[in-house]
Formats: sequence, C-alpha cells, structure tokens
Amino acid sequence: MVENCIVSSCTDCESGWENFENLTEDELRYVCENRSQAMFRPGEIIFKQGSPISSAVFLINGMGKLYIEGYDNKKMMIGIAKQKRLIAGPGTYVDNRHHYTLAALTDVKACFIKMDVLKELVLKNSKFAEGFLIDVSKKALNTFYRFLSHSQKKMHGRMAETLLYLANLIHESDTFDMLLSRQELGELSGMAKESVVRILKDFSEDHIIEDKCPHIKILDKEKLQLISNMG
Amino acid sequence: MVENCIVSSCTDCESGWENFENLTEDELRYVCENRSQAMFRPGEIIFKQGSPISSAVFLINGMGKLYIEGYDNKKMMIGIAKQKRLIAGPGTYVDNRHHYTLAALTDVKACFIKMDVLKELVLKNSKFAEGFLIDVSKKALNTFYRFLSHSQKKMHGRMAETLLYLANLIHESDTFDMLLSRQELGELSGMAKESVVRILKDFSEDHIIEDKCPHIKILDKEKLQLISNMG
DNA sequence: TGTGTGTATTGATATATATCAATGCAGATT
DNA sequence: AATCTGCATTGATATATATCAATACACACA
Repeated sequence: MVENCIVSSCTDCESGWENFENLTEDELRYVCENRSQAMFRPGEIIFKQGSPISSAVFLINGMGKLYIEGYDNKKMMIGIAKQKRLIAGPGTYVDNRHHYTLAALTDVKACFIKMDVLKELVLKNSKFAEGFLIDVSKKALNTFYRFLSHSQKKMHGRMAETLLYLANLIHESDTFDMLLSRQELGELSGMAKESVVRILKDFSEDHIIEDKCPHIKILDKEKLQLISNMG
Repeated sequence: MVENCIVSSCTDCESGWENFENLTEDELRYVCENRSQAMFRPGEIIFKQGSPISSAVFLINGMGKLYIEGYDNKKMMIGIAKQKRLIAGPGTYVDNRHHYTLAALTDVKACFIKMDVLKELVLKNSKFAEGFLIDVSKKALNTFYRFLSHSQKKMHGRMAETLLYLANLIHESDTFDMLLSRQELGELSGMAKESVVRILKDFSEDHIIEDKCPHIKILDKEKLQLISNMG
C-alpha cells in the first residue's frame, strides 16, 4: 500500500477531473500540496458507505465499483468508477458522509484530495463552483434515468442497457473483458444472478453478443440498443 | 391566468427559497426585478418535460406534481411540489432542458425567476453557489434513496413509505386529505392502481390507517414506519 | 330524474421474476 | 491426482405483482 508515485504533480496529470481546468496555477498547486496516493488490490475497499468524507477520490488507473448496501444485505451497484471522474458522492454538501462504498475491481492507484480544500476553492473560484454544480447535476440526472429505467423496463431491456453502458462508457469498445461476476452484473442491472445468466444466454443464442466467458463481444449493437430502448 | 400579485417584493416573501438568504439586498432586488407570476388551475401544466428551462419556478401557494413520462406512456411521479423549494431540475446545469413535467394539483400561484439571473448570481456570489450546490446535492441524495427503496422494497413497504412522505414532508400532519388519485399514488409508489387499492385496504383492516375516501388518518405510525423500513 | 363519465373496487388470471436445489466446471491447494 | 472452493449454469417451483374484466359508486350535467 505504501508506494511513491508516478504522478508527481497535478499540472500534468492525465487522470484528473476536467473541472480542474477552471483553477489558476496557484490554486492547482494548492490542490497538489493537499493530495496523497494509495494502491489497492482487487476487492479492497477504498471508502465505505457511512464513513465521513475527508477526501475526494480520483482513480489514477484501474477500475472500481460503487455500490450501496441496502436492506437485507442486498447490494445495489451504482456504476463503475474510472479515471477522470470525481468520486465524492452527493453527501459532500449534505451530511459529509459517504452514501455508498467504493471497492477496487482491479489493481487501483487512487489519488485523495482533501475535501476541505475543494470546498474552499468552491468559495474562492466561482467557475470552479459552477463546474462542481455541473458535475453534481450530471450525476443526479444519470441516477434519475437509471431509476426510470429500473422502474419501467423489463429485465432484457435493463441487461441490454447495462451491456451498452459497459461498452460505451466504461470500456469504450464493443469488445471487452467482463470485469463483473454474474452476481455483480445482477446488482448493477437489478436482477438475480440466475436471470443474468439466462438473459446473456438468450442474447448469445440470438447472436446479439458473443460470450466466451470473460470475453464479451457485441455483435449486433442496433438490436441491443433496440432492446434497451423498449425491452 | 392574468392576475396581480399579493407578493410584491422578494424581500418579505414567505414562500421563497432559503438560499436567497445568501444574497445581498441589491442582489435580491435584482432577482425581484426579474420575476413574474402566474396562476394555474388543477391539472394545468406549469412546465413540460423536454422544454427549455427559461426560469426557476417557486410555488407561492398550492401544490403540484412532478413526473416523468417514460416508456410506453407510463408516468413516474417524482414527488409533490410545494412552496419554499426551488423547482428547476437537474437539467439546469446540463442541457438546459426540463427532465420532468410540473402540473398543478390544486390552484397554484407560481413565481418565475429568470434562470440566467440565478446563474449570474452563482458566479457573483459564492455563498449562493454553495447553497445551490447543497440544494442539488440534497435532491440527488433523495432520488438515490428512492431508487434504492424501489429496487429493494416490496409493495407494502413502498406504500408505507409513500404515506409517511405525504404525512411528514408534504402535509406535515398525520391527518390529511389525499391529493392524489389511486392511479397517481401508484405512479408515486411504483405500482399498479389496483395494488394501491388492495394495500390501502390491508392497512385499513390492520388499523394502521383510516381511509374515509379523500380523508386519510394515520393511526399507527410506528407500525407504518416498521413496514416502510423493511416491508 | 336519468344518463354519462371517470374513478374506485373486487375477483380471476397471467406473467415476470426470484428463489431453491442440484449439478457442472475451473482454478487453487494439498 | 485428489480435494476443495467459488462461481456459472440449469431446471423446477414459488411469489409478487400486473393485467384484465366486471361491477360499483360518485358527481356533473342534461
């Protein structure tokens, strides 16, 4: 866990948040002075639902999963975390608590920036504040539409949507290795793991995807999109 | 629809947003110069999903319903709108579009404030920006937990939760007249109208509520809370 | 007073989906 | 090679919930 760092300065960091572009050089240096770094192995928890938010987290590389532990020990996965995105959560400006857990899916190098510093900059730099507002808004809107989708779509539609999410937004490729177990895919798409298996089998039989165990290939994206839209 | 106004100035308005307290007198006056007012009858649409956001809306009195029109013409109600709350939606800082519809449930007097003015003030007054951030965050967190509840609770739990929402947050009393039809209650709690009827009947038979048609009385709040927590 | 219109209610049935139980399979460990 | 462990798969079954259809009821209005 103790390791020193490829990323030595925020100035040239490739993994940072786009909103940092709204900061002056001095402000960015201030951020840089208040960061630290840590490594995580797959399965390790980076922060835990319920714990206080001391820092904003950015993944320098690797991926993680964001999930809520709900009623009855059931988990609901919110999404996959990767670089360039602020991971802080809506609790930052409400109760200063994490409302979900972040766990590493792969080897992860994470960057921690003191939240007090970011909040200070929100008050100092209004463009940065606006960027923060945009970020929170985008995520809220996202949650919104996932909510709608879970309320109104049937399983096939949700699974299609999930595959498109993984291909388009996470792996940015129609061919990728599945990071998630069937159990986890179920937590992400809101269904039982057995249902995941059956639906992936359906998609395979209909030649919409090719599923050679961890290797996924989307064969018919239009059809998948169609199923997602109204499945 | 054309009517002039009991509320003549924002300074002494009882229905305003708490974040306006972060504005200076001059700034508040500026807001006031950029507002207008309109009356709506029950059922009338105040703004519509998809349309551009030109103004933030505040209800001076009366109540409205916020809902998304989703797939297959099914509606999903997000919540009830009432005074003192900013109604703008997460689209403000994303695509400048409304992502849901606001329709009057009762007679409504609404106040419209130009969104450009609020955005300008966000850049000018960092405390106001922070207040905005807090508002968006709170709502995001809310959506979050409703999402969780819809994913994991069964119908009785969701209906109990809905009744508690109406009693605690909307009417602020355990006795109230139901604003919503069974259909609408279903859209709010995520179930078919027939299920609403059956569950309310169950609650009545178990003496958890008394339901004399539009008149609702919560008799056993602890039990309702219990059902909500784990139903 | 009667007719219509929309909502509420009820019971019967269909369907999606979860749960349960058994088996298979692959990689780790001895 | 044999055993273990965790995950994937499959089929059988249970359950929650939606849908459909019929009826009842309340309120507007002719």
